[in-house]
Amino acid sequence: MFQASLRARSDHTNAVVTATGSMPEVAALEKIGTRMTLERGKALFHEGDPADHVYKVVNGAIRTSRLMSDGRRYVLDFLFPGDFVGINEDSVRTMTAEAICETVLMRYPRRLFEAVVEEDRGLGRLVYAALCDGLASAQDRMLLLGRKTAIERIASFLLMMADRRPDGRVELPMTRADIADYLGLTVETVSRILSQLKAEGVIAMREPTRIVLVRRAKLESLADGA
Amino acid sequence: MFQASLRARSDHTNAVVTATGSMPEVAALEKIGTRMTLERGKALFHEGDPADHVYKVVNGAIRTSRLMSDGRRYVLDFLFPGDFVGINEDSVRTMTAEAICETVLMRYPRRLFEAVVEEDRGLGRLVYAALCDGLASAQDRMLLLGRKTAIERIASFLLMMADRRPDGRVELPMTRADIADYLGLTVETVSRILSQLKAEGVIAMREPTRIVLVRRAKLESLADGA
DNA sequence: CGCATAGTTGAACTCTCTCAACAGCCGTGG
DNA sequence: CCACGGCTGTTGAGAGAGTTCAACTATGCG
Repeated sequence: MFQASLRARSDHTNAVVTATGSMPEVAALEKIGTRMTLERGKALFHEGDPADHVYKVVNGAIRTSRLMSDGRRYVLDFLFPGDFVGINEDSVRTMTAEAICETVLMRYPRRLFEAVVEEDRGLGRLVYAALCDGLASAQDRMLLLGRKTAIERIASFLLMMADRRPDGRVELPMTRADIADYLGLTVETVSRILSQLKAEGVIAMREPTRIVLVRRAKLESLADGA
Repeated sequence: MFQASLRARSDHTNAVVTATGSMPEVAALEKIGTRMTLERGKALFHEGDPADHVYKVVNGAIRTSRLMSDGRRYVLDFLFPGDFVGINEDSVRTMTAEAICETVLMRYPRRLFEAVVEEDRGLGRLVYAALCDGLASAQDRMLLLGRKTAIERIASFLLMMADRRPDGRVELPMTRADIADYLGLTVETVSRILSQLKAEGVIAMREPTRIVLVRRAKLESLADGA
């Protein structure tokens, strides 16, 4: 009955959404959940597996992806603390979920999770909002993939990642290959364009995983095509 | 609270979903709906408009799209009879919806629509399933846009369109430009590849809008990369 | 009949990919 | 402690898929 990994954030419904961790409705959830840890690179589940659990990222980061028969990969999403994984999957997984770094998750049996959601209006709305949010960001990405140039994609990506962390600093726990597969580019192009942005002084990058948005306005205009 | 146009089909929940038109829960909806007609090319709403109605396509076809500041367009979806339009929009439209041919719609005030959905479990599930379905197809399209070649995209598109009509015949009410903007290609490429498929005997095409899938199996292997 | 719009086809160009080499980092083990 | 191999990231050069520009055809509508 479900299909994607979800993210509950502030845009829809209201502020309640972001505060998941401390909301009363979560109590009902926590009762049925168990904590688990996943090492970097380990899979939470694979395409084709039975979808009998729902997860929430507590710490770390998850990457969801799909594989084509010839090995081409597409990264559907990166999930960070607070995001749900595996909600909205049908009975069978349509994607693979792997930890891109040491990751802590809460794991809920799907039946129970759905029962709780069914009972609890507030949680139901939360899940619904997460679903809407997922759809909205999927649409943003379709525009990105369908019509944006490589520079525009990278700029958009950096801004998206920056939105999750308030200051200008961006942590990129994923590899260049992950970024490439997320943006529909190749590793080389990602690397080249990051270097170019660095050379132009738009971003700073001492280590490959740590980026600082130096000229955010410039990035924003680049993201939109300028 | 909403963001996209939705489509309720059979995959999720159950067969009930496809039979929308004849379901009991729809009675409640029809009470609050009014019928309307839209000429070819006319807009149902524009990006930025207040989102105070939800629509259902009765007849014809709707195209939803987004525009970038420099005029690049991306077509989010084509909506056909039975599909909902404008569900899951926030208070402001994030996309433009236009009729690609003479189109009949049912129009429901959003407040009332949401109230009915809130009341009616069955309808709620229907909307929820539609949302899941929209997300699933958005994910398919991200893979398509991110990793498929032009031929693979066209083949996938033709198969998608064919799935809506049982026989091998495909009606394409949209222009080549619409298809191009939907698949992240240019008009010329779409045209060229359709010609190529025709020359190879994979499809037949007497008029640009009518296509017959002659060798469906071939198309299917093309769609996946073979 | 003539103009506007949609579709097709050709040729040149370009952005991104592919292939290849190299650099940097890290953990393992001698 | 350093050498080594493996993995990730960077950079260069050449190739190619799809775009851009342009001309032409077909279709429909006044």
